[in-house]
Amino acid sequence: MKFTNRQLDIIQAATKLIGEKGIQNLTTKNLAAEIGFSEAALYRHFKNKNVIISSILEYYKDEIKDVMFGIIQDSTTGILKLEKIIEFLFNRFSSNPAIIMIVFAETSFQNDIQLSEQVHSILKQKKMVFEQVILKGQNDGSIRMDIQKEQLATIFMGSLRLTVLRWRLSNMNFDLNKEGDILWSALAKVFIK
Amino acid sequence: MKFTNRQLDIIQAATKLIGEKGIQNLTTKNLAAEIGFSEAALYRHFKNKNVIISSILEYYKDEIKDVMFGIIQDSTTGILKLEKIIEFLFNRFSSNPAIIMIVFAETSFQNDIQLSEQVHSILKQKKMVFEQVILKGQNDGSIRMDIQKEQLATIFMGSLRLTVLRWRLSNMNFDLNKEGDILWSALAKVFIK
DNA sequence: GCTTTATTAGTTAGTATTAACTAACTTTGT
DNA sequence: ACAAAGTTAGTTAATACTAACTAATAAAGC
Repeated sequence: MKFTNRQLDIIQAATKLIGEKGIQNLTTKNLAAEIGFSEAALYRHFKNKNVIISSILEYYKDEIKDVMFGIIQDSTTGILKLEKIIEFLFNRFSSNPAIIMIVFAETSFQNDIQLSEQVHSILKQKKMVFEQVILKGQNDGSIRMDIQKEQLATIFMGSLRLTVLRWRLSNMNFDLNKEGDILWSALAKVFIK
Repeated sequence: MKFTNRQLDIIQAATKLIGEKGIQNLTTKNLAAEIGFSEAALYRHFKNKNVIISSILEYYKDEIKDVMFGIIQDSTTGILKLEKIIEFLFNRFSSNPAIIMIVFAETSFQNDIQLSEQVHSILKQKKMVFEQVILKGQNDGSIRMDIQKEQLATIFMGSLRLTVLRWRLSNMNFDLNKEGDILWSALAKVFIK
């Protein structure tokens, strides 16, 4: 396994702290308190704080990747895959808002080169997955072909991200799933052949 | 005037610091060093650091607003306005990347309620401007009407923001203006009636 | 089977460093 | 003369991390 049980405890607690008040809330002190042991104990499980953050990113990258690949394996058309992905993501985010902070943490790590690169690589990977889905959709005839897959992926991911950002900034005061439906009905019109 | 000359110096220096290494690089120590005076001198011009950050946000909000309204006043069609706006923004960002960090600073202030609200209000305002431009475009017949202005604004702003984010995470290693052109040619197809 | 030896996972009590900010004093410009 | 703008030299609080130690459990040797 990638992580021990105790490491998973720590990742979970860290997720909660970040979800509550952002990355600045993730201090060794708060994290130890959240788990219920001493600060020093953290260092029995991770070399340092950066490794903790890095592990959080890895953990959720894998988690989301697994579900996405499940959806992609389905034998539906490209456009239906996009619909299912948007549905899954918005549902996941609204049921566990803490994840948003992590999945959208790009700006938080600007001072650390390694973390910043890790975040970039995750974003690139996601973009490639979407591009492949779109390409298949263009081939199966469900998605328009007069716009390149790269641009469609940007449009898809960008509008999705902005919607989630607005939700977060509004303190989650609208129904994200509903907004996701509305967004999708617009995107479907844009994507369809 | 909204700010004294010295306050403008401080805003400029702060912008530079944030642009270089993100918001975590904006410390009173670094800021004072950048300007070339002591830390304590900062407090002759601003009550505290939060007021400095808040002023930076205000400053660039106004700056961008002014140019945007200039573009909107033009008697061109809605779709042409969008094209000019995207051209202006991408040009502005690539010639002064530091501004990106500030304009896209949403995630950085999650721990501070007041700043977080200010950022949200700026985003809302921008969205409204885009919605108005799109609405006019729908009325003048240059923009499709089967998708609501709110969704088109989300698509427009979202894809624009994601492109800029990718550029930043890649350490500006592609031509943003060129990428902006490519994005626009895709968006134009999507928006046009 | 039972003692010795390691390991794991925790503790307490610190460290050095850095952050934002302030009080008291000095210089400068009009 | 005096207000504005600067300085020096600090304060307080927080941060990531470490040293030294311990109880409990597991492994090894005879």
